[in-house]
Amino acid sequence: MSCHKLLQTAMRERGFRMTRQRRLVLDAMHKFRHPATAAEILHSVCASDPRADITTVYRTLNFLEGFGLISAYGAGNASRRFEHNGGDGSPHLICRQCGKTSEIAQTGFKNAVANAGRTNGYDVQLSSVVIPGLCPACQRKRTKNKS
Amino acid sequence: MSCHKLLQTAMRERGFRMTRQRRLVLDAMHKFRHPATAAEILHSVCASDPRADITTVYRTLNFLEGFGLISAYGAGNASRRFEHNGGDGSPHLICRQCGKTSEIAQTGFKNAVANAGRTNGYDVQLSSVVIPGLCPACQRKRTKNKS
DNA sequence: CTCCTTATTGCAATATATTGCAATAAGGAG
DNA sequence: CTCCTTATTGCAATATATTGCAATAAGGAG
Repeated sequence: MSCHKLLQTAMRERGFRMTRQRRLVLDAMHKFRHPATAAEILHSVCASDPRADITTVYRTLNFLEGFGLISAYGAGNASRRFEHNGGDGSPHLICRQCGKTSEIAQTGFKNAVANAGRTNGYDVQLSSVVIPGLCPACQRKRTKNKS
Repeated sequence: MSCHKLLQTAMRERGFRMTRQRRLVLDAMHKFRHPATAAEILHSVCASDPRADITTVYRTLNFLEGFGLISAYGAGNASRRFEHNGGDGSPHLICRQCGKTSEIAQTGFKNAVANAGRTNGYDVQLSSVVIPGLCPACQRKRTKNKS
């Protein structure tokens, strides 16, 4: 893949190495349309390399995040989720209980975020905006447990 | 404490109970000026009740967050931190570089968040909304470093 | 290609956080 | 106050994420 070659060059220039595992994690992330958990990514990587290890997945994800290639979302109880950058750049809602994410498509919301950032002088990346909440399913569970 | 009594009433109305442990956790959080980790809060609670358990601290913190009394900040690799709400329940901008926070006062933004949540069926706690970005100072630093 | 340096991996140990479930206790009813 | 329902607790087990370190392999030098 040409994109891997370009990336490899960029990494080398900074003293990093493009390894088989990093390629596999990147490939796996391209397959997911929604932010994925480390476990999901591991599962996908295992299809190509059964020896893949969760430790390496976590380290690779943290590395790629620092390198600016992916974004990480954390919310409450849910596991962290990772998403490949460069897509639509839409903000998301994330359930702090089960980790389910939903894209926020409303232009009004995007404008409000941009405006809030501008007003306070902050440079905000819309794609990294994650609003924590409780998804419909988890709201029902909570109500049920209470009764 | 009168504030505990008021809170107790509010909880009862929703079918929850004001317990010794919840009181202790709330008291502990009032002592911290900066967001505290669960371990720090446990340590503080243990001063009053050596039998306190980290499980209960976590559950209480999550409960209080859902109740809107405290906010939880998940910051990348670091442990989550919890902070007592000033009562306003405003969303914040947070600098991903230096951690500086700024309150988002605009009603338009709050409405947009509420609307995005409602449209997707999510129950969103406005006080736990944190928008990551780069504060003005860090934007200047970044420009300087780049050259 | 072979040799060499050292970034990266994979395992095991550890840290951080949540869940299942029996025991406890909050608080309403009498 | 006593009785009763059930929310909450505390323990143990489990899930999620990171760290230490020896083994491996990326990739530059010859």
